[in-house]
Amino acid sequence: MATREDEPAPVRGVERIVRAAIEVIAERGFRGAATSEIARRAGVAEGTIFRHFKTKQLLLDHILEPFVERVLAPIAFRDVHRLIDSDEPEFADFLRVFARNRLEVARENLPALRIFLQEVPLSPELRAMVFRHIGRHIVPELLAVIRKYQARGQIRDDPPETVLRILMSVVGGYIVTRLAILPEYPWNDDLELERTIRVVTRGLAPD
Amino acid sequence: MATREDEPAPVRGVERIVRAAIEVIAERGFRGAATSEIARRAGVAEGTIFRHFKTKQLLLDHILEPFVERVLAPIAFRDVHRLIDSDEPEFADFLRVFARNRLEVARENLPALRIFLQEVPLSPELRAMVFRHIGRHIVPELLAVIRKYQARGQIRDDPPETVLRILMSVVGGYIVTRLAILPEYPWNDDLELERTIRVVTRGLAPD
DNA sequence: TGTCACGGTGAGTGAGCACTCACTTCAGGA
DNA sequence: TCCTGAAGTGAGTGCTCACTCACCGTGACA
Repeated sequence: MATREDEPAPVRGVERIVRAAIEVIAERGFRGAATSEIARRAGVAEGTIFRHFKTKQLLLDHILEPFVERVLAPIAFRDVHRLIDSDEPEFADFLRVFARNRLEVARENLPALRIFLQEVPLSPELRAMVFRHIGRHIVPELLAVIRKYQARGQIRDDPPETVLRILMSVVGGYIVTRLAILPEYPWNDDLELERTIRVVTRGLAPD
Repeated sequence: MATREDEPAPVRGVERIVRAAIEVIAERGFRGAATSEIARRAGVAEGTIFRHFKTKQLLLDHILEPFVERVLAPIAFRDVHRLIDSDEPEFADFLRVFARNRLEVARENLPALRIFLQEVPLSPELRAMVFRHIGRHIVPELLAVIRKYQARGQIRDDPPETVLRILMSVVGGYIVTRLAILPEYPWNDDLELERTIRVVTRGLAPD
């Protein structure tokens, strides 16, 4: 008999509210998401939301803060360090691991990512938070990785910032196309990523 | 004496309202932009807005429709045709003209572009409009251009769709970095674009 | 069994919003 | 000079929304 044992236990209380909020905000935007609608979808009374979160803004913070902490920060602290430490011999290997990892993280956090991208242009605090994480940690770490492969003669001597921009554009472009623009298309991720990696690797190879 | 002769004549009426609306909506998002605030910045009474636009939504449409028509459609009808017809001998030349043109168009329409990107995930009608323009015209035209350079042996035989995705990612990535993420950085557009074009051209070159 | 704390409830409230309408101003034509 | 219609005005209206509060049910513990 098909049991539901391995599914997560029915969610209740705060977690129900947070999940419903992520749903509604992702659909309608933060301003467009009414707390009454969030309550309805969470199956709780509207007052219950405000028992747990003093204001709607704090509910948004509660959604975005762990997103920034768990999704952006790990790039700097867990994954990038792991990638640097793993020290792939070939630049192409590094790129493959990096791209797959980013695609996976984006896929797992898609609704929160949507909300995040909606709010970034509207919220200076959020932008500051991102600059703290990305600007201070991720970017320098990734630049170091690029310099390493440059020192090994696997990447041409363009400025590392330029190289990084191209890498992020291509990986980001794939993720956006894959998850947002054409999610229904029957993608073969391995094949597409290999083709993409080959183009980038050749393009960045020294003469 | 410094006159203001070459500046546009003081804007009034509908145009004032539209400009103020673009400003406020770009800052606060569509829902966050109060018509009272738009009226205040336009220097008109709130009622005046509704004399010209039956609803706030129609004001948004009035901002976005010409954006889609004038900014997206021209890629298909004016610029892409011009690019195809101009028939640059080298793929790198095509890419250069294309990237510069896109950067220019994005720069000139930055506030409207911001609003557009804010609204796309929230509005199915807008997405449909985009698919009509981009999907039916721009994408096929650009694929044809790519096939042309493939036939000339200047681009490797990866699927044109993959090539297009990579091109759009790199050009889009530069535009986003340039205009949204680090607009204050002292960019040397020619230099950055040349480096980028070189990487892409080499990456896509046949063996 | 009485008491207490805690999570939950939902009608109610005030603020802010999109939108209306009765009125004013003014340019142009008869 | 008067009439007309278009453009503009801003106080007013009703609705939606975030947020409050007095109350409820339950389980733990004396």
